[in-house]
Amino acid sequence: MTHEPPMNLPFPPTETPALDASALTPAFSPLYQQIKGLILQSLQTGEWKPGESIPSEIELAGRYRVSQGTVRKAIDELASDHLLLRRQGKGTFVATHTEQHVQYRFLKLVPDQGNQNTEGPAQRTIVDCKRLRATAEIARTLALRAGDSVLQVRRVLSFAGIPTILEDLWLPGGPFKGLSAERLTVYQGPMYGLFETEFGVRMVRADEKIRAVLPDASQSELLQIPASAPLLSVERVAYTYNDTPMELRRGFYRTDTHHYRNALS
Amino acid sequence: MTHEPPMNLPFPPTETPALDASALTPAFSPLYQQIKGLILQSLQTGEWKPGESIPSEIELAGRYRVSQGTVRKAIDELASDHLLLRRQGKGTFVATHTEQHVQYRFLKLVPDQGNQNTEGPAQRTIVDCKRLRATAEIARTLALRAGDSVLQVRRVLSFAGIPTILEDLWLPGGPFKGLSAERLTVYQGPMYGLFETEFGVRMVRADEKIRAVLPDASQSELLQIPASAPLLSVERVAYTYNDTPMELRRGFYRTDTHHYRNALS
DNA sequence: CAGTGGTCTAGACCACACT
DNA sequence: GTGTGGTCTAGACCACTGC
Repeated sequence: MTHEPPMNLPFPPTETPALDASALTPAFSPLYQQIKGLILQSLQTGEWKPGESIPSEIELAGRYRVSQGTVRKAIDELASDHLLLRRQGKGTFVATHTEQHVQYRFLKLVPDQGNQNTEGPAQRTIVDCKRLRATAEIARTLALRAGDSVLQVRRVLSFAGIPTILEDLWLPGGPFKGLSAERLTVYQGPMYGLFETEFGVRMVRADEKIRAVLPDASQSELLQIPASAPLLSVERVAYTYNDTPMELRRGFYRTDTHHYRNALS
Repeated sequence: MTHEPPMNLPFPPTETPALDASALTPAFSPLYQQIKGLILQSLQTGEWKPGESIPSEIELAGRYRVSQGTVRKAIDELASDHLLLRRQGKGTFVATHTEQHVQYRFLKLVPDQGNQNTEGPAQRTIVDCKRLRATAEIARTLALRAGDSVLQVRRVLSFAGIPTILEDLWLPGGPFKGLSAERLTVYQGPMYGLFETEFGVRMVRADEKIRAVLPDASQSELLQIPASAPLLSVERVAYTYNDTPMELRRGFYRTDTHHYRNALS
């Protein structure tokens, strides 16, 4: 909409640190990183919404008063972070969790046979969904204060009729005001898609801690497995822009018919 | 050493597909991809060995008769694949598994407390190391023929005196001729470092399949855990250049004090 | 056809490491 | 200072998409 104020010129005659000239580290920041920051800002503020196209490289170059190549390098990095999606001949788009090809981007459980991600959509059952006060641990993980309102959800995912994943998740009450079991049940597609379209919360990255555990009583019942059958415990913290934690999720995966796939490089 | 034969000129007057003009897809390949392929070749053939520096961008641009920017883009991709390592002011180096900072690059198990990768080096114990004939399954995974010679190794890694990882691994007999329990015991540092320096085999990427399992008798004994204690089963296939499988490794991780860390993006 | 992203070039200059 | 990788620019042209 409005153009940004004029930036620091690229390499002005006298070297001008962008900010805080007295910092311990010179904190030299390449132009394209600054552009990346500006684009990131426009993504955060919702100037460009998930699924929409952003202005063309040439247009952005004009707006930011830099060359197309510099904008290009900024977009390159954002695209490799999966925040943007480039499509030759069409434009650059704000990435979404609701695309066909990358559905369940954060779910790495795949069936032992069959190459499809989860061979067909999962049956989702919301077991529980309630508001409560954050424990100290939940509060710490979600960067809240103990006692703040959080939403707790428990659900089961089944593949081919077999309950395979049990998930407990905790969401900060503020951003997810209005989320209910009803909404979760009605919505089709990945939960992170719902978060984007209904609550404007886009999950950007996540960390997972994986362990082997034995189920407790409720887990073995919901997953219909004996108490001695080991489960994969997957504890995930998902972050939105600015490394803000927005979800704590504890998943319990049956790995008798599926496995967690990870590519190392 | 010797210069490459002259390449296809960039965008020659008449469009010249690199190869196989009758392919279904036009198979247009950008120049920098072709350069990437040539550099990859020099890495495979050992013209530039792990740890050594490769020629400067300007020199490579001259050798391949392209601009520095094109070489740069090729190197960029190889660096992001961790095949090369750029160091400003010094040069570009062939990546290694023996660097301090990325030691145990493929090992994602970290202690629950303490941020260090494995807080200090692990104690390694070779339990077994013998040559045998490949089973059908091993042969398939390693792209061998059933009955071909393979090396089988079993070892235990302990952290702070606690046996934490039990690994069974299978290596093709040919490339690893001369590998013995003795060598494995004597060598300090990551096993993949030994593979590089002693056998010229550089692991480039790997796929892992992770499950929760219960230990068998020998596993619970070696890891000093009860038979009911679940373990993380990590089945890894590691590849060298050209997607050639070079190792099958089955790891069993205790996750009572450690966890498998994975970053999603 | 026009508009978009993708590739390639040539040249200038900056930041870093070594000597 | 010299040589390396890192950034930035300007311009040309290619490849893909859709009107």
